[in-house]
Amino acid sequence: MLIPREFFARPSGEVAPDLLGCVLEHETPDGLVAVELTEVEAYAGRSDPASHAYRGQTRRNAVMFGPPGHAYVYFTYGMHFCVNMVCLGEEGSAAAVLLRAGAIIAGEDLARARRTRGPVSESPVSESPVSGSRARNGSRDLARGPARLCQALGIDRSLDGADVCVASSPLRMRAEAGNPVRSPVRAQGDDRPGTPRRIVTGPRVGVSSAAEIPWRFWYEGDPTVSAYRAHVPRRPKLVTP
DNA sequence: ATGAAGATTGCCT
DNA sequence: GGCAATCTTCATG
Repeated sequence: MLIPREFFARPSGEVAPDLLGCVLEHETPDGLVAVELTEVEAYAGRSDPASHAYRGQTRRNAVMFGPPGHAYVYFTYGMHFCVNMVCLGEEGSAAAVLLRAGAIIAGEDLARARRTRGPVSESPVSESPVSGSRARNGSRDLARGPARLCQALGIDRSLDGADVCVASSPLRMRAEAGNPVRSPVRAQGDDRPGTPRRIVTGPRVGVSSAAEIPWRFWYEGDPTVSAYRAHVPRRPKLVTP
């Protein structure tokens, strides 16, 4: 079933762990790709120094200041897209949850094709992708990391503001039938089938401020969860006279 | 107008 | 583990 909008009308710190196990799907003329979320991060909005909304509304983050249940998609590092779910709909709150990783559960071939072609633009030079190491490790790396997840799903700027709570949208969030919030658990590691997967928390990845707040949530031991990296400032452009 | 930094990734040593 | 790629956005002059 489709996730109801009320699900997102809560603080992002509550929505985030509940999103684990939910399924994000994107339908395009090329086909459908669906990802079960395994790692997310909460951002509080105006009060959160690490949030894009910290310094108020701008053109880029405008969607975060709108109603919940919509996708906030942004472009970064000149080549990557990342997608968030907008939470609280209150004026000026701008809370959101960054979708950091997931497991492909439908459309794996299409996802792999998108991941093999390159970050943003394709390179028509090489005919045989044999030497290309992108996404070579099977399905594990296809949506492991926020930019990879977007690439596998084919999410770009055109989906900024997309409503994920309506069936007519190409981008939708759903849970399995029978449970409005949690999808069926899968056996994993030493967990017995039917045993809920353990959710653990830790510091958010790559943020330069408020990194100490444990607003990252993921399934313990899940191989699709991205590796933790602390924020590292890049050295300024060097000019030689 | 200009520039610095970025919720990242992949390739290099 | 380090660093380049690549360009948009936002803040400042």
